Amino acid sequence: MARPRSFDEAEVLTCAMTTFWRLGFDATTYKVLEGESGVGVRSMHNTFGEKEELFLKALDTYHASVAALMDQVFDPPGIAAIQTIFRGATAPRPDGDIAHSGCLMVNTVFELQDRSVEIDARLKAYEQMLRDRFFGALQHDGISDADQRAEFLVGALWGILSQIRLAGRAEAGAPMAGVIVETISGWA
Amino acid sequence: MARPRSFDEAEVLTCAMTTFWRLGFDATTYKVLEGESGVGVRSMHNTFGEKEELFLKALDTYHASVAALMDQVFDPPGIAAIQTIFRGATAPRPDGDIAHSGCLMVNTVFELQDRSVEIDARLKAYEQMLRDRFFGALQHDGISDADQRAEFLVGALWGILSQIRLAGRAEAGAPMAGVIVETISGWA
DNA sequence: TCTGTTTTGCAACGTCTAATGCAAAATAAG
DNA sequence: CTTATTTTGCATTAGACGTTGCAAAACAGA
Repeated sequence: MARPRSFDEAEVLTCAMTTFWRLGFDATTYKVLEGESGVGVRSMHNTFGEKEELFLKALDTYHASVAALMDQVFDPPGIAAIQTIFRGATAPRPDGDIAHSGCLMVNTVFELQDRSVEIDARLKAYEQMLRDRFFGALQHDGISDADQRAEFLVGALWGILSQIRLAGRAEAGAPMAGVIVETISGWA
Repeated sequence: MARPRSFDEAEVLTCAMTTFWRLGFDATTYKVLEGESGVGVRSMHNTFGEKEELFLKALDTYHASVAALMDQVFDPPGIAAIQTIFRGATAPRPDGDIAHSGCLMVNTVFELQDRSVEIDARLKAYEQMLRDRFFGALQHDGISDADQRAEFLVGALWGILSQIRLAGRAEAGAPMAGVIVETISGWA
């Protein structure tokens, strides 16, 4: 018995996520966000709280979506799944594809390090999630030094995402991904 | 026959560089810079121009200092020199060491992508400088696929620096560096 | 139609920042 | 000492941002 909302909450949250992803936290002002989603500043505050809360929700959305993707790729777990991840991250994409912006979490590491414990916790949780997937896959195939190599793969993925971010193209990480795929094959 | 400067220009520039390195561009306000160097805002403007010009000079200083270090390490060039780079970047450091902040250039990629062509040019030039060193060393030792592998090494180094930045400790990149050193040995 | 509740748009506030104008201060040459 | 020149400190300006108060708008039920 009240005025209904004029927008879909999940949809706007996804829009905010991709905008943070492309532009970063500071450059994503409410004015920009209003232009992207069509939702006014006042309504966003009502719905999501202040800007940092909205950002945390965007991080959670990102984490969940990547984890869901990983669930598919790592079924079954194994080095082939790992290679799929690296090939997929550097596959050519159409212009304007969000994948050309790298990874929201990696971007955030550099922009908002030490800003708040909530953000830091999410960054480390995300890194841990990746490490766990790689570790499980390596162990599943009986690869030795699985823990150190899982750590290596996380770092390698982050390096690729850095190259992508600098070049603005997902293919910029392809040479490195190629060596990674080859190196992994040598472990079997 | 005029009032002399009360500070050393090169010294203040180095101070600005390390501050940008630790805190990033935006967080390094003139107030912070005044606290770090003891030089007033007005004098900085007189000496270095506006903030972005100061930042460009800081990037140049960084590039030059890293290049000088590389000159030493890559004499003679070879895979041993490459391994020295990776081991050095992840060697334990005392608390507060600037190396725990990763790499100024990598940090800048994430914070100031697409802000100005001057910045972009310096980022790409730095990446190119690294690639050239690695490529030369690989070729010197007769390693095959030197171009692709040099690209890989640049990306790997950036990944390590990302891990360092997230953890705030240089040793956080050690596991990955270990695998890299081992992998390089397999190329010979 | 009337009423109660939530959303929405507008405007304003307070804060922070880079940048600048201006006058006092500091120096070295004459 | 005087003077010309540069540096320095202070205060101010202009602009951007997140946030909030307030009143009008939009709806669902009685």
